[in-house]
This record gives sequence, C-alpha cells and structure tokens, in this order.
Amino acid sequence: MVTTKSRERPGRERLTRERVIDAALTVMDAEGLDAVTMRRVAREVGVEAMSLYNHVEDKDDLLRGICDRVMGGFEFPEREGDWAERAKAGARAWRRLLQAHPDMMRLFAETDGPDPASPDSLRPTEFALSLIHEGGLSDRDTVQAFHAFGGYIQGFVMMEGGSLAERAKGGFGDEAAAIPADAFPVLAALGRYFAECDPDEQFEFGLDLMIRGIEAKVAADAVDGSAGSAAE
Amino acid sequence: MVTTKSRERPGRERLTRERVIDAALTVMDAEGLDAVTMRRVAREVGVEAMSLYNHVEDKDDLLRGICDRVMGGFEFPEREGDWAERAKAGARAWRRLLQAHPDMMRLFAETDGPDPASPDSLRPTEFALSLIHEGGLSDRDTVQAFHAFGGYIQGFVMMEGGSLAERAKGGFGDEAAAIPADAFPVLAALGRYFAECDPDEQFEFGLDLMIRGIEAKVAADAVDGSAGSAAE
DNA sequence: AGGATATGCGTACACCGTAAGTGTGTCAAC
DNA sequence: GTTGACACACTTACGGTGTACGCATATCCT
Repeated sequence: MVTTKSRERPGRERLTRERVIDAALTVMDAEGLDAVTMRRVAREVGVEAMSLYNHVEDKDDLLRGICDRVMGGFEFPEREGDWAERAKAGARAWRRLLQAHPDMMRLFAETDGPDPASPDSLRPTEFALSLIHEGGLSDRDTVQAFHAFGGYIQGFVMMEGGSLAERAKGGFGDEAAAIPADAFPVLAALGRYFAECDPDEQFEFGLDLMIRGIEAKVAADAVDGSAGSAAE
Repeated sequence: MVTTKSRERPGRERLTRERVIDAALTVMDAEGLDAVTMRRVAREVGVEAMSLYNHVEDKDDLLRGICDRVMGGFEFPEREGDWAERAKAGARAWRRLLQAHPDMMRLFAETDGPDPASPDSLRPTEFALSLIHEGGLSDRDTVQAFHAFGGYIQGFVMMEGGSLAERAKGGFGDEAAAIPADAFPVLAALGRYFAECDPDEQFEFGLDLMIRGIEAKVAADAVDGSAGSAAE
C-alpha cells in the first residue's frame, strides 16, 4: 500500500466519523430523535456501542455532528429576480433545510444549534449575509437583519412542527370550539382561521412582512444624510 | 373536620399536582431541564418517585404542566402609546416570559409547546390577537400575523439562548477570527458586528421590521378596494 | 520480524421512566 | 369502637440509557 491514507480491511468496512454520523442521521429520520442512542446507532453500522467513541467525543458530539452534516446539505438557490425575490428564495431554502429532517428543531434545541464556526455552517451564513447586504442595509444592520430572519425562520419551523400542527387539526378548529365567546371574543371570532391555515402561506406572510420592513427601513434611511443606521 | 375536601395530616403536607409541578419548575430553573427527573422532583417534595404518579399521568404530563404554569405567568403589559408601541410591548412581554426560565425553549421543543387550549394559554393568545387586530389587519391576516410574530419571538429567544450566545462570546469575534477572508469576504467584513451584538437591540430590530411590515401592508391594502389580503 | 498504535469488544455501573404489588392512615357506616 | 373501603405513599423490579475501564486484535512503521 503506497497510498498514505487508505488502509482497507478485507473483513468489514472501516468505521469512520462520517459513517457514524450518517447512521445517526438515518436513525433520526426513520425513528425520531429519541431513537438516536449509542446502542441503536452502533447497531446501524454493525458495531458495539462503545466503538463509536473512537470517532465521537460523546453523544453531544454526535448530535452536533448531525447538525453540521445537515447544515452541509444547504441548497443554494439561484440568484434571480429582484432583491425581495432573491431574499425570499434564500429564506425558503433555509426553511426547507430545517424541514428536511423532522426532528431537526428538537435537535437544534438540545445542542444549542450547530457550531457556527464550522465550514458547513459558514457557507450558508456567508450566502445569507451577502444576500441581505445587497438589499441596501448598512454592515451593522445586515447582521441585525440576519439574526431577525434567522430567528423568524427557526421559530416558524419550530411552531410548524409543534403546536401549530396540532392546533390546526382540532386545537380550536370548528368542532372542538368550546371557547367561551364572552371571555375570549376575538379568539372565538378568529378561531376558524386557525383551523384552515396553510403553513406555506403562513410562512410567506411573515416573510413578506420582514421584507417589507427592510424595504421600508432602507427607504427611510436613504432620506437621512449619511450616518446610515440611526435608531430611526 | 367538617370541610369536605381538606383532610390534613399531621405528619407531612399533603401532596398535590400543583406542588409537584412547582417543584419540577424549581428544579428546572435551578439545575436545568435534564435534572427534571421523577426521582429528583420527588426528592424535592420529600417523597418517592412513584408517588408522583398519583398526581401526574406520566413525565410528559408533568412537563406539559410546567408549560402551562409558565404560560399562566404571562404579564399583560399596559395598553398605552400608539399601536406600534403597544404591539412591541406585547412582544416584549412574550419574550420576557420565555426568557424567565432558562430552559423554557428546550422544554417547548420537547413537548410541542403548551396545550393551546388550556385557559392559561388562551388568555395571552386572546390578548395578542386583539392587539394585532387593532392594527387594522383583516381577520385572516390577524391570525397570519399572530403566527409570524409568535414564530419570530420563539425563534429569537431560542437563538438567544443557544448559538447566538456562544457566537457572541468568541464564535467569530475579533480574536477567534480565523475566517479566510477570500472564501468568506462578507462574513470576514461583518464579523465584528456579530461579536458586539446586544440581544435586546437585536430583538428590537427584528420587531421593528415586522411592525413596519404590517404598517406597510395595512397601508397597501387600504389603497385597494375591498378584497383584503391579495398576494401583494 | 517486532513493536506501536488504532480501534473494536465485553463488562460494569449509575441513573432513567414506570409497571406491579404492598402497606398504612383516614374516612363513612354500623 | 369496630369494621370495611379507599386513597395514596412506598418498595421492588425491569429494561432502557450514557459511558468508564480493561482487553484483544488488526494494521502500520521501522
């Protein structure tokens, strides 16, 4: 063997960090986050639990590895259309990424999100920042807007997979509407719109809100002299 | 003892669902969500683990109980100032509630949020809906905006307690800036703003964006005839 | 050929949620 | 005062978890 790295074995495929993380992701997608145990993942790659620790610090490290792997799967949308349309496309790509694996948001919550400094996370971040920056915001406001968008998307997907999903199917739809109209008049009046909400439409609505907000802010700032991002 | 319900014992205080949930919340705030185990909570109220099951269906029920208890602690802000200011006050109250207990967002993620139909959750919801409705949106758009705001706030607090917190303290601040400027030019240029971000200011920025967006939408819709919420 | 090293395996331990069975203090009726 | 019913706390036990530790072996470098 002259090659420096590859030292293949005849019996079984060599275990690698990548294989471990792939298996963990597979298990998570197929059986949920709770099923991602060291023993279960080990079984998936045909190994005993303790062997995983040769490639993974501990379980937290494994979970962080899944986060990174998912971040690496970000699909950069085409940059076409006007700024608002490009920004929306970026946001949708972000949402799709988080939706792609059902328990992603739970995973995010339990690991404090992916390592922001990993290359796989850096690339989408760079993409988003440059996209937002093109809208005409100052450097400082670009970062603020980045966090605002990030928060919205993350929170929306979380709601989408959690309370919103259940609320839609009977939380206070028309049948289970045991809401006392005298105590909660607005709720009673608007209840039906909760039932018939379409998540995609909901997402677009909030997105539109934020885009409009940015456009309004850029327009307002342009009226002022030079200072840029005064507090309004 | 004539009273129908209370049959107090001399030895120890009678156990109740409320006491169990209070203890669980206490443990969560003091030692984190992971410390909330049946055994630990039982110890907190001076009892064995299995005794809790007389007052709680199972652990999930306990966690949902914590959610409800927290929701019940929502502090309704004063309704003063113009609409934008009142809306912001409402959003800040929501954020404060979620921030009040450090592991709240993780708890939300693991329980799919509080039961939306519980009275303790209904009251804040009613408050938020009526507040948003006053802004001039249609019934339908009010519900959409409610979800948009909810998503943003939830997501922001989640980021705040997770990645954002770590990113601020060195993720890519000035020292740990090993970011290759050629591969990530925007990121390198804007990195310092990540380091010096103030969460409160960040939150206000996004909030301002959404409020502006709503105002813009209301203004735009007012120009049209009657149809209401056309797609822009 | 002979270490050195990497990596997989087996065992063990403390902790988890909870099913099932046991004991005891408090009540209503006699 | 005695008795039976009942609510509720306790005990035990089971199968699961993450992982510390020690051992065996397969592969690489010299």
